[in-house]
Amino acid sequence: MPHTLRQKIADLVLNGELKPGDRLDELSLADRFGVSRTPIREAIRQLGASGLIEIRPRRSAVVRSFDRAELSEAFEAMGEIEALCASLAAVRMNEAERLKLRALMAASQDVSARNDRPAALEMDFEFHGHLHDGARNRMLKTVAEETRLRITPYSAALYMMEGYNADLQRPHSQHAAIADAVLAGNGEGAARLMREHIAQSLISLQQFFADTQSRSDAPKVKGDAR
Amino acid sequence: MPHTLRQKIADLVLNGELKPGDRLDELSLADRFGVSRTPIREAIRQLGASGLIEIRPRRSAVVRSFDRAELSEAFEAMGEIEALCASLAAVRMNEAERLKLRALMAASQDVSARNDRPAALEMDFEFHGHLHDGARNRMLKTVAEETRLRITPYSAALYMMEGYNADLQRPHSQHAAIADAVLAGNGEGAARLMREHIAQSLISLQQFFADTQSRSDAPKVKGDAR
DNA sequence: AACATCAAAACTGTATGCAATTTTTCTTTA
DNA sequence: TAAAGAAAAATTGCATACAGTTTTGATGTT
Repeated sequence: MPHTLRQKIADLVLNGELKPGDRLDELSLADRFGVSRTPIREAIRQLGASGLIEIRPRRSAVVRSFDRAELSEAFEAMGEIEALCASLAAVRMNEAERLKLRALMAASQDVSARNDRPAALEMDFEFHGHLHDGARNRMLKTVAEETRLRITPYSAALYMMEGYNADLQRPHSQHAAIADAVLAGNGEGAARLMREHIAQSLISLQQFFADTQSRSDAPKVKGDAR
Repeated sequence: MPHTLRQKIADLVLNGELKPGDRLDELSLADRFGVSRTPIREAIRQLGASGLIEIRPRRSAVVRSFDRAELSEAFEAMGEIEALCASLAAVRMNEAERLKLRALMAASQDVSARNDRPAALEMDFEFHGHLHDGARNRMLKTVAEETRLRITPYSAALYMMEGYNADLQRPHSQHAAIADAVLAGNGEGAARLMREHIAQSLISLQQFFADTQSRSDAPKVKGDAR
């Protein structure tokens, strides 16, 4: 995997080094990655089109930020898209994929028992990604991953906040319930559980914001002047 | 609306001047729009990220093309997304939007009666766009329009092919049925009718391909060496 | 006529320079 | 001390140049 420049810059956002609202200075990034501004600019434009960052004419690009309403809309949309993936995966996944899903859940159980947050975040990605694949629809997979990507700066913060969302068991057990429905071929059930899971995530995120409003390590919210 | 360079290049694709598989030569585009290659490249990268064109390292970017399977997957995904928009719009549109929907349908009736194909294509965009707005979810709207954009080179060809899809009345009456359900606040019905409408469009498109396989004015299909 | 080979032309990827705009810093004034 | 304004610094947008790769086209061979 020859990490592209685009991926390297995206990673700065996804691993939280750059938070929503932070500026992306072309020259700094160019120096950092040992290239000129030209390829940096091209990568930034691509990330702008994919919705992870915001391009503002004549001004620095910034990591995209959502206000409360936008965040809730994003989760509503993601909930429906993920629910669709889950219901299709329940019907379309082959034996090998079902086997891998089981293995994934076992690993997830282990990780959440150990309270390993970075690993849990990774498992979350893998779980949803596996359902995206299982739905057997490349356009849907693209759409699902784009949507997921856009809110990652917010949802990842939830996982990584030590002490918050103290119960790593809860998201895991929700995943497990979804996996059971998928493995049982119960598309309707999987979709319903997925909607609830995503809705639950939004609620946790909103509480997180309410609790950490004045802290400096929380992702910024649009219009949040500090 | 100061048509951006990105929009100008997208228009070449959307109005059919560039068809799926066609190359986007940077220098030609630069000359055509009176700029240097730099801003052309940036626009091309953005269109690549949004999925309208395909970026190939060290080779010219090309207008994205779908093979049969991809096309069918894209329509399945679009059907579900549009159905979701329709069902939300049925519940969420306000009086002004409902009024405008009625006006839109009247104009559409008129246009399809006159067999005005370019206008009918325009109406199609407006109809779906209005439902995207009515769903009151900006992320969903973004997702819906991106998905729609990607297959436009194919669906637009259907509308524009003089003689084909001879009955402009059919898509219109499907739109009308959806609009009725939306106006009646019947989300379930609107969603079901929308799924059928999109599925119908795919069938027409597939017939179109079967019929025009050896013609030169048809959009190219991936692997379609000519 | 079809195919392979190779040189020329065309094209992409990246660096660099400069003008125009934005941002920051410094100075002045109330 | 705070606000306003001006000068300086930093930053973006675009053009251009050049190296390296791909594509095209010519030539020769089977």
